[in-house]
Amino acid sequence: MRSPIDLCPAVIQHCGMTDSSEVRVRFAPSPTGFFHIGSARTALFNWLYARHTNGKFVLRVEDTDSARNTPEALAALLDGMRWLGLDWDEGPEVGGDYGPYFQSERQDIYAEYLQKLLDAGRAYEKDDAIFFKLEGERYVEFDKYKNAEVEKVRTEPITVKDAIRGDVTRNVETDFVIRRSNGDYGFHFVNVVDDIAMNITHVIRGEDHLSNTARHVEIYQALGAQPPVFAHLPLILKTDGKGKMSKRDQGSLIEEYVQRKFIPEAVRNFICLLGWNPKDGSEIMPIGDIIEKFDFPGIQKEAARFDEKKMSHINTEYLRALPVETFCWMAGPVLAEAKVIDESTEEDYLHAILAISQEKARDFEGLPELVGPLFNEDFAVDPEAQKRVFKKGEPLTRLAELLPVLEQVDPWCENSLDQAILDLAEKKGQRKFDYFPIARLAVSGQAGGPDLLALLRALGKERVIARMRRFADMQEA
RNA sequence: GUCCCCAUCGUCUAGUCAGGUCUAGGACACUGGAUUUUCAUUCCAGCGACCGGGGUUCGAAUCCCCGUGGGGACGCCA
Repeated sequence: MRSPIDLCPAVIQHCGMTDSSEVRVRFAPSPTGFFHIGSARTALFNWLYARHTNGKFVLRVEDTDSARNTPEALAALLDGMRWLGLDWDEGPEVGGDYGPYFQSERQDIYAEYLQKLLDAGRAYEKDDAIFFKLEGERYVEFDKYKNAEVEKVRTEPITVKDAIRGDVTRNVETDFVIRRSNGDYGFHFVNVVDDIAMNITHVIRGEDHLSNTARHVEIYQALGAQPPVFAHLPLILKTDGKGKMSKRDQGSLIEEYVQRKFIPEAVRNFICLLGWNPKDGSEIMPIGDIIEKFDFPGIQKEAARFDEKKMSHINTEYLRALPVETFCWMAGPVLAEAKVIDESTEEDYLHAILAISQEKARDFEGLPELVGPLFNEDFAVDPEAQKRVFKKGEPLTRLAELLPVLEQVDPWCENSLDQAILDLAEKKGQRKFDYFPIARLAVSGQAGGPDLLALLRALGKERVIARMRRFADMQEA
């Protein structure tokens, strides 16, 4: 079975050599059971940068919070990554030279680095926890935010080199916990230690981490390590209202797009555009082109508002551009799930209907409703459609005239159907198109849909005649 | 409260670094028109923005300052 994601041809095979200049990026999620669009974007941008530079994309699982991190949560994350076509070069299931790739299995490494800090006098124990010790003159100040007296340190300002924002200078002014009193290591510490130990060269993450980065740089310096290049991505804001997008917002979870049958490439293309653009105006493009064009200068500084309409538009564009075979291959399961088709549905008929419906479809979510009547001989007639068709002319007379003519059509193809209706119209002094709306309504119960002649052809003579008779009988009753 | 980041159509953005080619370009959405048997197709058109105030300059969307607005961080969460 083929994956819906086209594994991009533009990805050049990585040469196995370890080059000191090789880019190594990582995505370090904490599996919570959901794959948030913001996390997905961070993963995607790291992946793009790795592929663009022919570097390595590392997946490291920050599962230090044992209460929240379950196997199911991990599976949800990995499934989401795969759905978006984001393959990792090192990490769970694939291994690598810098493992283990679960933080829960890296305790020895943390202990080792902690000892280095302790030995250097840059960490101390207090209240059973271990704190990172800043260097500088100490003083006590009342902190309004914490509403308490706090010990502060006059430190040298830290300048963070950020590939998107330039130099960002900030002071860290309080010692902070690197190992909690329960023995767990804190985020700032493990994050930096892992990045050092895994030889990470570029840290690409959300802007919400920017303020924390000065702390991270303090740790790098205390450990005598060279900080990586940072790249802080703009946040994704709610469609309307205040603040960044959260789990509860419509459209914020990748799972939602999976359920709603969005095309993964379309979702991925849309997420690429959330805070990045190629500067040449192109929006919908193959992933190979995106990889080629992706780089830090194209990344936006300002937070972007999420727009579901644009997401849908891109999805529709992808759907229409699908090769008809792929469209059918993807539509089958959707229709089966919606009980529009089952094992008894003829393969050829299904294919014929889908082939003429693709250009009318907007998304897979709405496909069952669009083609449902074509697979159900007891389809309901849409009252609105009926009202419109019966507004003018004598549709029932036209239908009665049409039926015997259609019975004689041979071969059953668009050309002869067209010709037969044309001849009939001429004979009766009507226009050809006086027959079209009622024919469509009679065979599908709808006022719109695929091209009528193509639809009649696809339905086949037997179905068309039967459906028209049934419709005519219903009108008499 | 303190610190940090940011600021172009309703939304996503191009242009800002290297000031003039910008009466500010594109996309989504919206509105109108054309075509079509229908339509959720296609085509065309319209609507619509440089946050405010100072400064520098012959010239500012672009550089500087001050406001204002938006976002973020300040956990023994990650």
